[in-house]
Amino acid sequence: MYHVIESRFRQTLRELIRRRYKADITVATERPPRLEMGELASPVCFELAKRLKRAPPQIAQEIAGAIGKIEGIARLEVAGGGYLNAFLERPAFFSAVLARAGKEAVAPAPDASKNIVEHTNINPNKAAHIGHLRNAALGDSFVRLLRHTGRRVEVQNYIDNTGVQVADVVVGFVHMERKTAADVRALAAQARFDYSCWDLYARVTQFYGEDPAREGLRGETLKDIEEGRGATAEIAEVVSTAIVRCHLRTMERLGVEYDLLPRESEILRLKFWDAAFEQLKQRGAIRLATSGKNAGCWVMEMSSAAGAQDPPGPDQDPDEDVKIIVRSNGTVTYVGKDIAYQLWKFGLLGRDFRYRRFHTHASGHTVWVSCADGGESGAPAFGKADQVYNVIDSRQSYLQNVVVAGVRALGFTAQADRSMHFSYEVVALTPRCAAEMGYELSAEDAQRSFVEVSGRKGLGVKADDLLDRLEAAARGEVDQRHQQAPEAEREAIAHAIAIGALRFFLLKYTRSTVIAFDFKDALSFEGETGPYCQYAVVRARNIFRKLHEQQPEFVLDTRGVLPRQEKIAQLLASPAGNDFWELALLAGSLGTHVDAAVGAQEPAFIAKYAFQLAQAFNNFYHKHHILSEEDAERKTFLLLLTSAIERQLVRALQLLGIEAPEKM
RNA sequence: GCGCCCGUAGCUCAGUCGGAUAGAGCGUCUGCCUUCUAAGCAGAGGGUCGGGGGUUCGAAUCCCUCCGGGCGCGCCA
Repeated sequence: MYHVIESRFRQTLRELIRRRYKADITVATERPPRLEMGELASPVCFELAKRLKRAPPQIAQEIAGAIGKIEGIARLEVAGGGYLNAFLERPAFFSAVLARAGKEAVAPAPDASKNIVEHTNINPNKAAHIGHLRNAALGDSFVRLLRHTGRRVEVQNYIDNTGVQVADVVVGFVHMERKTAADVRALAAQARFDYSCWDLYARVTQFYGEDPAREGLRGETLKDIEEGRGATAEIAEVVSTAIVRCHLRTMERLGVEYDLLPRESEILRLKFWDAAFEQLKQRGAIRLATSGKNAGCWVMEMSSAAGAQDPPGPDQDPDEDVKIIVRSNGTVTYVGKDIAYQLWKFGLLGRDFRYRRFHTHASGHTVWVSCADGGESGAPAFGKADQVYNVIDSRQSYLQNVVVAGVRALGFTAQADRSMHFSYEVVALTPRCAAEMGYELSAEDAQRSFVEVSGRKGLGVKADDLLDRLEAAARGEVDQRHQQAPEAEREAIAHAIAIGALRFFLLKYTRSTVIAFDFKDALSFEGETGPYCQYAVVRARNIFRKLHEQQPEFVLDTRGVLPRQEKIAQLLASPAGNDFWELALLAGSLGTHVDAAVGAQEPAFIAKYAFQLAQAFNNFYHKHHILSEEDAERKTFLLLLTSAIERQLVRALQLLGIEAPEKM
């Protein structure tokens, strides 16, 4: 609601300035620091003053006089040496908020642009850990935000089922454990197979460390897997598929769903790389190095591909600033395969996967997986996106740049511009937490503010362990408060709280912040947390539940039968009604925050908003006892306000993937 | 060496296009449960926005420089 008025204000100002002063200015707007200065302001006259060489207040005065009526804005005022401050029509805003609060996302138009969001992407060789949870939480919330704004979105979770990490675990099963394919198949059917692989993976790292010659096993194994040969490939397939199922189950616990699992095995088998290689060669995007250290490799020039102005000088080593795409032995690097995959996402490769059903989420939604031949009918039209977001941690930004440079070098400039690396910093552990996990810290590590998670070393907090701990902690709190509630209900509440705490914790930090994980912070249910926000919703609902118990016939009519418009205007009028007005304003600002979050690709903005709204409501809840309100019109007004806040808060939490329980 | 990110209250972090008096949580201290649930509320205390220079009517925000920290830069992924 607020953003509608804001953009109307901007546009009107811009047009007036263009007409009257023949200047084309992007109009900035902001929230004034205090409510007495209005709800919306623009400092545009300061900018205009420079161009016109006149005093800002004078221009502001002129504009305020000439602008005329703007829908939703009651009046304009000039203040603070040249600001244009707008005062909104409070009752109109309030009724608009009542009418629209909590509305479902707009359904995407059939011709709406299509977005692909790739996230999660966990190597299928071990259990998911806390770092993977950040990736999935960010990706999933961003998907929710995009859908909320009416975009078509396809969620892909790329499975590197033929990579070294899977090969390492296969080495463990074959060469350390001496297992056959049938043995591994039996193990994979057991519970927590991802946990046993987690341990095995760490032991394989030690196994290599004890005798460097053993690393040769990795290469052989990898080759067998890539070429789909014998028991090795079978074991890799069994392991990776079983672990992908574990990952889906883990992510389902926090409400994360996918549309498609594209796998590296199909990228190989369906020769995606060959198609990309042809294009790259034809367009001269890569060249065969004939001399120097890269002799025999196909390389991509990074400086020219990235569109750098200055070509490499004569004194510059031609081997520098290139990226090897095809090794001298003819095998393609990971980046090469990624370029092919990126081209496919945009429908530029000229090839497609086959698809079959892989899993059905609890919601009934089907997850499809790529396959090389056969395939099932009924698959949606995957790929062919207009916009691609790759949710990958910041350590891979160089490689993401190479991929985009490859797309650009093929002449697909528009697609290169629409290839977004949704980058974020990793989750590390505080030294205290690492020690708590049984990890021996070096003196150096103990001094640091955080310690890197390492799957290879087996150092990390496993996602399911964390979820279990959160649910147990939440359950303890629920049991204290609701001894009479049935078991299943208590469990459901504890689950909702655990997810609320976890997802809020992972999403409240902006992407560029390294999260130093600590159980104490993550298990907190107080202060700036998910449960705090959920609790505000529960409080609001309790008012209505109690009201219904007292007066079963009472129906809150949101169409404004009660109270009278004059009464609403009076209750919202400054200064006495400022508290109510401030709440209505905040409740009506969800759209503004969603726009900002999508624009900045920053779900943290929504976490911040949800907390602010919850906090404002808690404050209001404490100050105004609604059910004991004697003035019937005022009571209804307070109920209407509460209802609007509750719906907007539920909506904001839903964008974060957090559900509010009925009780807490 | 080159590239990217970060440095804001004791701690952990917000601060979106440069805008009016720099905010929140935690922790500390003081109050508030006979009330629509205290997973809460109110109050107190806490700042050289890493240092220095510059641009600007205006800088935590932009530019330069220095200091401190993280990450990347492989015929690994």
